[in-house]
Amino acid sequence: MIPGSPSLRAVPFQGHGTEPVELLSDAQREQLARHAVIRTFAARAVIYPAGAEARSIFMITDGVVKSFRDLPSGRRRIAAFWFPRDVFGLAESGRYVNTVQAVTPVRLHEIDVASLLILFKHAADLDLMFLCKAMHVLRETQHHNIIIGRRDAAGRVAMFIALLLRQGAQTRRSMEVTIPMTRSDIANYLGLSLEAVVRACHRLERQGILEFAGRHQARILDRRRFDALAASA
Amino acid sequence: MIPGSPSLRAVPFQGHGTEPVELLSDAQREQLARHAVIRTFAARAVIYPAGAEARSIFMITDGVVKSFRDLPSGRRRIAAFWFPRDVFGLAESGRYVNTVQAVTPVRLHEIDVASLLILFKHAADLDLMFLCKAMHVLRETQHHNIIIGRRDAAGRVAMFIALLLRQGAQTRRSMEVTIPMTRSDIANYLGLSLEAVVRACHRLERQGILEFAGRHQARILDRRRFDALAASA
DNA sequence: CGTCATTTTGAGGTATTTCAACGAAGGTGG
DNA sequence: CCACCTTCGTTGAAATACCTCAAAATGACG
Repeated sequence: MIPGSPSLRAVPFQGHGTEPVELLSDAQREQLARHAVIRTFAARAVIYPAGAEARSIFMITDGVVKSFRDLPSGRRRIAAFWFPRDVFGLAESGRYVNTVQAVTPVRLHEIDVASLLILFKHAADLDLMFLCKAMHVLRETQHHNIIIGRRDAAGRVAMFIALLLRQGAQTRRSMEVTIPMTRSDIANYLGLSLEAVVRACHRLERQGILEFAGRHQARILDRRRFDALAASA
Repeated sequence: MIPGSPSLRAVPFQGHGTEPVELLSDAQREQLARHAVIRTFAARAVIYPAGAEARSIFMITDGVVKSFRDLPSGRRRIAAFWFPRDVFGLAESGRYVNTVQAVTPVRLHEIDVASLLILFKHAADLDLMFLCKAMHVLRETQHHNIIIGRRDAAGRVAMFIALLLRQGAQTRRSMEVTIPMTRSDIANYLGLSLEAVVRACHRLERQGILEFAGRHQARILDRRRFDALAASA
């Protein structure tokens, strides 16, 4: 696989594995790269604002972004965090409905929709790969539904940490988790108040389930109880 | 359009309209119909159980189904209700993760995945139509997230009624809403207890916002206040 | 027309939200 | 390199709203 080239990770249609794999062939990757421009953003930079004309889709190479929407009540709901190998900007039609903002420094591929549609016509199965990815995203969004359906803040936070654990490809199987986003971001993703997130973190720490080293690093101490708590209940 | 033929409703990629339209051409419809078998289910019948091998996808012609999952805690979370022109069963890979059950008598087209993949190779743009539909479903799932993110039960119920209003193509613009599912189903979809749903309905009625005629029929009395409440806040 | 699942209603417990004020951290400019 | 300033995080106390449990009523269905 060519380093730094476009990448899409998801569970494919055929085959019975449940593990996400790289969807794109080297040929597809190359075709996409030809039509893509590489861009970088500083942390906090806005990739695009809600309401802007949806001209492009984006594939993350490095970094984390958040996709959110400010509600009339003043609340902010984060719909998703996107990580490397994720694609975003495709969900909306005509205009973006969410604002997407960099959480960390970000490097990504930008492809305009017109080019993508042309690519779909010429590159066999490329659109099928995107359909796979869309289904993958759909599953994650449904999982998000289950998370915020929980009543207990500690359980929601635990499921969120578990989500980050699954993300960290390199940190996989480790007990160490890097938390790139702020407590406030977490609150907006979990549908909790900032204070509730803080207190939930403290409770998890007091119970000896995990410990925090600063605000962006956590370590699981009791894997059994952590998993029990994070089990979608 | 051929009556009773496969149908997919969603917002297309190109064009700037926000209104869902029929995606399939008559030719595509015909191709799909050739590979599909029409099936009917009685209310409460299980279309497929969670864990079953995912062999087919389904396109609803008539009726309503619910897609749900029972959590370890004993709670049941309904991920989605599917209505005519919706497709389901595509989201999962290898095995279905949700159980799908008929809420009302249902008529649908069943297409096995292998045939669908072959169709994708031969019918240009058909997979693009499914990608559109997937994105449409994704948007609805994100909307579901916003609904259950609300704290007030009455607001959630109002948004749910609004969702049903958008569904009812024939009843559109009307103040009458048919509620095919039970209060319990609504509770499981909204992440509330059954009692909370009941009390929320009563509150809406007491406030003169809407009135119920039996359990499956509602009528909006004060459109302004209803819309204000249902505005995603 | 009887049986059973579903719905309704009441009362109390509990978790989170809100409000407010303080403390810490990170970023910026002098 | 330090000071300032803005943002983010932390902690406490009270209020709200939902959940749970229990029992009665309604409606669906055979």
